[in-house]
Amino acid sequence: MNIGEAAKASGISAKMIRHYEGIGLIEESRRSAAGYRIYSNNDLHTLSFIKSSRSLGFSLDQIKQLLSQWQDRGRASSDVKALALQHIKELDDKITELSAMRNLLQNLATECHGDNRAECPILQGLEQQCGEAKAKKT
Amino acid sequence: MNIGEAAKASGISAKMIRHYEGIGLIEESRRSAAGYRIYSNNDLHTLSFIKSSRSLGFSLDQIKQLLSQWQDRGRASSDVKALALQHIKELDDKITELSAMRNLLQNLATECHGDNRAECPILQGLEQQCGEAKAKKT
DNA sequence: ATCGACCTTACCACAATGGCAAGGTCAAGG
DNA sequence: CCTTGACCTTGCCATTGTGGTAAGGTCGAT
Repeated sequence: MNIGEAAKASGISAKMIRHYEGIGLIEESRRSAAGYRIYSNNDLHTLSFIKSSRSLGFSLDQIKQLLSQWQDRGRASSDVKALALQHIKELDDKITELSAMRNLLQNLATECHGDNRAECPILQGLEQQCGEAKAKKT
Repeated sequence: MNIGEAAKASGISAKMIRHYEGIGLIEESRRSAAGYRIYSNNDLHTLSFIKSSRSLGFSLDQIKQLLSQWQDRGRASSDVKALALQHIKELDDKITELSAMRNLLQNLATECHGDNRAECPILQGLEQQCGEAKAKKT
């Protein structure tokens, strides 16, 4: 199949498929006489794997590792698990960070009347380096 | 004060201060005879405001709006609040997305023995388009 | 022959930050 | 007076993952 069909079937844009090839995430595909890329069902399988991995938030670099583990029949599942656990930690850290932001901002927003007056606890909070204040209230 | 001192005092790198000036987030600073940037306490105040805003996750574009509202004595606090609420929603959406990823991945990781054997539920999960449980992008 | 839908490569852009290089400046100490 | 080191200047490149656009080739159907 052509790249457009592969894109539709895998959910990865044609643009990105070319890009993944360019950075060596996937192998160069076969080409037709005219130079069109041709994809097999096996290639599609790989693209779907990448798509799944991306939707779990793995970076392309991590996916490179996952792919090689996936294709290595002799791999130890402990290696895969280590990669997954590391990514879970990255996700947790990010969630913690965003939650802290959210809570601080929510506190400020709750105090803000949100009316026509100029007085605004949100701006005051930003002014007073609220970023350093820990979210311990309420 | 010079840019280095302003950087230390505000917690924003000199590099970024120049960048913020370049994109028009802050005004061009005064210069010494030799061309060195010179910052006043007032400039520092602005930089700290930006620093706080960044640490709450506002984009530079949003900060541009916050800054103009901050400097507008006649602003209505409702405008500021709207911006804050919008950002809270962005944060919530992101947190939801990341949590979904985390939970899916955690489930796979829990099933994985993580030993020397090749059998690996994580890779199997990725292979079976586990990504279908929608984790949407931003 | 021509049109539209597809493909190709090769650039540019984003957001926010870091890094490096080549050069100017300034203050202190010889 | 000159050197040294710490600072400043501009400018360009890299990152991450994705989208866009342009100029051109190809293919199938009319």
